[in-house]
Amino acid sequence: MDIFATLQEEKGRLSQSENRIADILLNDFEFAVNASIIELAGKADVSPPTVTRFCRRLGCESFSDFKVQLARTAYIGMRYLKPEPKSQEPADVAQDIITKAQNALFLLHRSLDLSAIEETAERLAKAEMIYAFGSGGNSSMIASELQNRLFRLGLRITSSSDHSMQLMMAAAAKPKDVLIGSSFSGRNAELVRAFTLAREARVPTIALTQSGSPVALAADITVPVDLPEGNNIYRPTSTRIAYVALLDIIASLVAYRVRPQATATLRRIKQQLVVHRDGDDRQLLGD
Amino acid sequence: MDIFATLQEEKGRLSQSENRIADILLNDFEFAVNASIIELAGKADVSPPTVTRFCRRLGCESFSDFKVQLARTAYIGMRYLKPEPKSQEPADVAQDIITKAQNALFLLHRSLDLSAIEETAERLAKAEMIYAFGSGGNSSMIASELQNRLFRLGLRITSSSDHSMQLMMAAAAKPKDVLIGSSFSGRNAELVRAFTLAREARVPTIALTQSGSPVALAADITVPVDLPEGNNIYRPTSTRIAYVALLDIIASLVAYRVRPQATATLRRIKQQLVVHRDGDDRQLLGD
DNA sequence: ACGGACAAAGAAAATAATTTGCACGAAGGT
DNA sequence: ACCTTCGTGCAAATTATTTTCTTTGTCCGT
Repeated sequence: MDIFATLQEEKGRLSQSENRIADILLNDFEFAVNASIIELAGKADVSPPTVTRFCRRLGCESFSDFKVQLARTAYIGMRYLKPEPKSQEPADVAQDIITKAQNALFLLHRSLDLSAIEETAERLAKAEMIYAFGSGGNSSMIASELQNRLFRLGLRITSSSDHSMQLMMAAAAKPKDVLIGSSFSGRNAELVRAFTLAREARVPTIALTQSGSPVALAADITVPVDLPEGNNIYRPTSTRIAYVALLDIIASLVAYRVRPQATATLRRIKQQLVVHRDGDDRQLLGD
Repeated sequence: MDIFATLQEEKGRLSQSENRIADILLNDFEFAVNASIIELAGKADVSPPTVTRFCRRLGCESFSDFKVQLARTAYIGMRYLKPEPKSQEPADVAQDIITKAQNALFLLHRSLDLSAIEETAERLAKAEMIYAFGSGGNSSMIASELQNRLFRLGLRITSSSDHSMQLMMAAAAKPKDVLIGSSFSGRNAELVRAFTLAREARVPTIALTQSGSPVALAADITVPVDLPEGNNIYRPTSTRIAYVALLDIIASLVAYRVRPQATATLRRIKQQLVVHRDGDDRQLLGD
């Protein structure tokens, strides 16, 4: 549990003075991590003991414990408050993207719906056949990634980014299969159509998408991914990184559920690679 | 610049006592971030003033400044020392994957070769046609991601994960084109062949791969990605996340170089999406 | 309206942590 | 052999933090 999460929870119950301290944390974070208790108290117009009490309230041992926790969490969590990169220099652009990506992961972690994920893993592991759908570049990448990750575990899976194919496949799917689809925006009408078709045929449907969106509403199970997109049109896509990580989580959980089968399959894949390439078995499972 | 990097640099010049302090930071980090100067000094068998001096040497104002910096950097940077996830519970698996992903980004950032990246962006922006190659699931994802990111900027690009096609395309490419290929392992012999073929025809080649590997050696420019893979065979792939981030960096830099063209293209793509879908223009550029 | 109970917050005192100034001793150069 | 420089610890001074005690204000019941 990190401090900002705790702060969120306690928010309502804070007193005036404590709220002023909280405001400083949120608005002038850089100051807060570097300040001494006296400086922080001064800025918030409260006395040092009040700051100590505030820290205790947030579950910290002492002020210094609080500062450490703050610095740890915030390095990642608070960066989204920062504006666009300072320049177009490679170093700045790189820093900006890495930071945004780490932040996307941080936000994903905080908002993960673990029970939906577990349910998803369960269904995928037991499915007789999996259809993974996604379109539009980003989600189509997710769909094929899903295939890439799951076929290695010995599961039967195909992916498609083609709307017509998706509809036909949805129509062909059977109740023991699973249809899983991704949509960053949640507004992929064709995917909604495929989901609806599948549900009519009692084929279970899983959506990786924004909660409350049309796609989410059309699916049996939704693994929500609700991240604020940056507003630079040139790279709207640290979200992709969060999706890829989510895929990893799901794939890992599936792997644990089908372990014996998976190990055997992986061994065969590896063997094939070694024979096919240069005999060096240090290489990854799939380049 | 983070503390551990500075520590690395100063390492040789440290005195005995200072080295003992450094050891504690490296080996018992958890203790170090939480300790007071007295506790830390005690454990290192030095006096508190020595610790203060040590902090100054590392570029910090004071001990407390040092602690803040330490806590900030280390939250991400030191996690790779941690072992495998505690259990197969969704929460633990999720935490493990998120942490590994963040760490991969951290390591990527630290090891980025910015000049190679800049050169790559420059070449891509000026290319008359771009061929993006990658195979084996992971790298094929990178290749099609590259296409996904760059066509939006108005660049001419195609991607292929098919070895035979790659060879034919390499043979068809012209000197003003660019061939860019990805290989996580650096041991994709077919990609090496494609690169060699292209170089013979004076087509510039760029590799995203492990430095020093066969693929790297076969390319004109290498953007090195050297990350230690985790050893859990079920998910060897936080590296993918680093590659995706690297792609974002490259794509952003390319975008800045072709800005007017890119803006126009993006506008047309967006318009097409709005018309094609439900008229709601809040959606992303490509789902 | 008054008084008691309680919570919030500050003042002052006590404690603890950190830094500074100084002196000593060892290593290395002249 | 002597001087210089550097690293170090000790003790004092400074500063930061916490504890304790007190005040203030608010809510409730009489």
